[in-house]
Amino acid sequence: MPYSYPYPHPAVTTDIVVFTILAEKLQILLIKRAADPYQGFWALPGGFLDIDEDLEECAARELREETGISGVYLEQLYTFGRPDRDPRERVISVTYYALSASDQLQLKAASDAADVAWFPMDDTPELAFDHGTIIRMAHQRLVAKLNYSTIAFQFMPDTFTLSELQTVYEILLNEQLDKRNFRKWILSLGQIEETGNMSRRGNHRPARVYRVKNPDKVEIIR
Amino acid sequence: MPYSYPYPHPAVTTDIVVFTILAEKLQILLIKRAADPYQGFWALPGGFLDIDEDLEECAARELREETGISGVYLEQLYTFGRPDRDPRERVISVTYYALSASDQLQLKAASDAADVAWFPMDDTPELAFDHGTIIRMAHQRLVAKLNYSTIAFQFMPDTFTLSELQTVYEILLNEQLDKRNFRKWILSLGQIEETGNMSRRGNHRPARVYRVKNPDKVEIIR
DNA sequence: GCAAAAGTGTTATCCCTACACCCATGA
DNA sequence: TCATGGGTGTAGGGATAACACTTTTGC
Repeated sequence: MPYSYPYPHPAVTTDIVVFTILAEKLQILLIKRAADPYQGFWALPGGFLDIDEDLEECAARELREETGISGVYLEQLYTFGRPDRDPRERVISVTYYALSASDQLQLKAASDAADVAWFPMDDTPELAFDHGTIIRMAHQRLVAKLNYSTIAFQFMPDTFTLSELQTVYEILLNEQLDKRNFRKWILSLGQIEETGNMSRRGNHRPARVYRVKNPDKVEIIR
Repeated sequence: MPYSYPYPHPAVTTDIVVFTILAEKLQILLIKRAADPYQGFWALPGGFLDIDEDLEECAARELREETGISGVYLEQLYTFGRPDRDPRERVISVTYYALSASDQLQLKAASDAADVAWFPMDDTPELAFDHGTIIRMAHQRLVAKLNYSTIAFQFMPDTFTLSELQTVYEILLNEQLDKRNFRKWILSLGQIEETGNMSRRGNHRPARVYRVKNPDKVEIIR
């Protein structure tokens, strides 16, 4: 026990809610716990903060180590610290949420995870710790941000059609949108541009292909 | 050094940005640091988390102990954890912001604070640690919340006139508002009601006095 | 009666919503 | 030629923004 302090210190972890859109559904990434507490339960990826790394670095590292995902949009969500939230010791969890385009997912199962899998947001198993509360808050935040930011673009691949983009919005908002109004609105934001290419998949008229002008930045709109 | 762990643990603190409106200005509460590091600098009230208390409890306690303020609106803001943000040891700060009606301020100077004072938001001294960043983020959040919540009511005393309420909005938004439009809008929210009394201060027509229907809850509007 | 803030409606503009048909392609 | 999704404009309604005068009080 080589690390000693005059006053008790809590442990600090990060946990990450990773969203993507797969099979026309909003899905989140969970890891089956290999060890106690909550052995066999599904939980968010995450882990203990290294003493010299920044909080967001920690989230990115844990995500990479436990799931193989990197280079995704990452934003701090909230910090959870109820004294009884972990039976082992006092743990403060700084939570993040991440959005990933479904075309760049490359999962792996890592040492401390018996299994890694995507679950539809509306059909998740019972989760370890207070992770159920965390995913609900992350979902709320994501949906709220649709209204005043370009966060939805983080789900898109490098290039996409307007119909594909509209489908993403429809899944996130859980409602059908009018095609003409959606196109007028999304183009009026000035955040996407035509690539000049056409997408010719399916037995129908080819669709114009767009890209996000500034794909690494989430813009505030309105 | 009786508290030992197999891995290094950071310290966890809470820091609180307290806003009020005084002298027709948005002001924040700062404490002059009595000890190193940053001795003599102004800083946010805050301090170390007790091992068995909830995060928000810690913020409320530190606020009460260091400034005498209690019973105010308190909301978690963001968690700051740059490895170099405190020269003593690794410190993770879970920050909160608080809003206080100016009529219920009762300040005190406590043991570890040489001085406590209000500063106009637009005229703050150089702050200790990364507290300058924290107050800027808190201010942004406060202004953003004006648009979709009733958070501004937290600045009001139990009863108030519509002109007083309008002045608060004008100070927070830093712009003049049209009186008729403001009144139509604020009444249409259905969140305030007439007390039946009149305010007769000044050589002019008495004003109707209102109260917030649900003063302890910040409602989401729109 | 005068200064000072309270109180009150209407109109124009903009934005959002609703809505239906033709086009280009592959099979 | 048929099935499939791509692509386009306009009109009505609701919300927001602009704007000025009368009322009530204290001195």
